[in-house]
Amino acid sequence: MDFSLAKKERLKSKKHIEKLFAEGRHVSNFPLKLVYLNTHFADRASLKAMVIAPKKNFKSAVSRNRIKRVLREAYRLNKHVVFNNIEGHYALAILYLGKEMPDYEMANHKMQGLLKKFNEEVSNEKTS
RNA sequence: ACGGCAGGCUACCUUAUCGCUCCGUUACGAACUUGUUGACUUACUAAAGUUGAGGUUUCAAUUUUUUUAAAAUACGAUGGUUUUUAUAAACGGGGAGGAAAGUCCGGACACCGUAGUGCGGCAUAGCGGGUAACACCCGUCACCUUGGCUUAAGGUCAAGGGCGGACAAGUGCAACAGAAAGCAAGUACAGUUCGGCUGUAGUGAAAUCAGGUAAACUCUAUGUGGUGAAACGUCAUGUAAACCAGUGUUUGAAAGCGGCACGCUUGAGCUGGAGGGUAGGCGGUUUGAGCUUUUGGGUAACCAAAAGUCUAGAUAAAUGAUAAGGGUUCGCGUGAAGUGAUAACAGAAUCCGGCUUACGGCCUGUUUUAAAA
RNA sequence: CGGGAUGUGGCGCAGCCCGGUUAGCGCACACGCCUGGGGGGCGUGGGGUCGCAGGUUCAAAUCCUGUCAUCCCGA
Repeated sequence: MDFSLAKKERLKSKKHIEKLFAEGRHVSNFPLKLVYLNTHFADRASLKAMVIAPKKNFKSAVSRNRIKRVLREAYRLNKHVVFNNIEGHYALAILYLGKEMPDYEMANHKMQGLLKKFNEEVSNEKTS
C-alpha cells in the first residue's frame, strides 16, 4: 500500500484553488471540512489535496505549521480509503475549523470519518 | 537558602516504522524525433440547466458537460532510435533560530540617466577610537544619584546612570505666586564715595545677570539621489499593433519611479470609452565583511597572520508523525522508594552587521533579607 | 515583502499640532423631583494607571525614545 504524498498529489496551482472555492461542494465532520471539485489535471494525478489552517483562529505560525503537519499526516495515512474506491479526478481542500490544537489521535479519527463521508457523497452523486 | 542585577553557555537524546525536501553516486552523459500527453482558445455534434419573449411547446441569449477537428513553444511527465549497457528506481549524505520575530537603523547587490545645480526635507550631535557602514560597539570627561570618610565652605573615594553643539544672530513661550518674567517698572531694610550706587529680605523652576527654555521655531557642523528580490537578467508569449472620441508630431505629446524648479536624455505617441487575452519556466539563490582553533597587537571594542572547514535552500512554501526507552526540570511525598507532568519563547523566504522585544535551563560574579558562628 | 492609522469613564468621540490652574461632550448608570403608573423631562452625583515603560521640563494626555495591541492599504 502506498503511503507517500508526492508533489503531484498536492494542490498547488492558484487557478485550480480559485476554481475549487468558487464552484466546489463540501462535506464536513467537525472540526474538519472538505471542499472538493471534479476536475482534471495536466499531470494526470487523480487526487490533489491541500490543507488549510486559518490565520484567524491561530495567530502563531508555529501552531499553524503544527496543524497542517498533523492533518497532512492523517490524510497521507488514510487516503487509500478514497483512492481505491473512487473514479474521476478530484481537487480537495481540507480546512481545520476548530479553535484548539488537535492531537494526532483525534485528527486521525476525524479524517477517517471525513473521507468515508466524502466517498458516500460522491457515490450518491453518481447514482442519482 | 530565596530573590534582584551583570556576564557567559545551552536550546533534550537514542532506536524502530512511515513520510517530505535538496545534493551526490550507481550512470559526466550526448545527439535525434517536428513522438505522445498536459492549461487555455476557436468551430462543429449532442445533452442538461438558467433567463427573456411567446403562450403550450417554439424562438433567442447564456452557462456547464460532451463528440470531432484545428492549435505555437519554454517547462513538466512519459516513450522511441543511435552511440557501449541498465530496472525507472536503489543506496548514501545534508535539512530552522538565538531570537528565524518586530521591521527600528546601517550596508551588500540590482535597476532607474553613473544620477548635475539650487531650494526643500530627513538624520546625527562632548572628546577619542573600532567598523564596509551605522542612530551600533569600546574607552573617557563634564554632569546627576546613592553610600563611606572628612569639613567652615568644600573636598575625596566607591558603585550606578550618563538620548550631552549653540539662547554673545533672530522669533516665540513662561500657569500659580510675585512690584516686575523682558525694553518697562521697581517694595522694605541696611550700607554708601550721596550716583534710582551696592547688599540683603520676600515670590518663584528661573529675578538686570551676556537671565531661563532649542526632546520650542531656529542657527551651526556633518551626512544623505530614488526604488527594493514581485529589484533585475533570460527563455516562451497563438489572438487585438484592431474599433470610437479628444489631443499632439520639430512652434514638441509623453516618458526617463526623485517633493519642487532649472538643466540633461529619448522623440510619436498619449488620455478616455467599449471590449479581448492572461500561464508561466530557469537564473538571481546561498562561498560569505563566512565559521572554528591557535599565535601576536590593543585597557577594550576590535585588528592581523597561520592552519582547518563547507554548514537549509523551500516557493499554496520541506525540515514531520507514531511507538518504546533514557535524560533534564517541576509537582505530590519528612526523606528514600514511588508516581504524575514535561521543555519556555517561538518557524527561514535575497544576504549580512547591529538594536529592540519574548523566553526554559545551567554556571560565574555581586548584592538585599533571614538564620547560624 | 512594503506602506499607513488608532489606543482617553461601560460604549462612541473631543482635547494633543502651539505643555499650565478642575481632562470635557453625547449615550448609558445611581439618586431625587414632576406623573395615579410607565414613557418623557428637569436637577444632582458616581465612575479616568489618558495602552505600557523610560526620559526632557518647575510642570507631560500633549514633547522625545522604546514597546505592546488592534485595524486598514499595496503586490
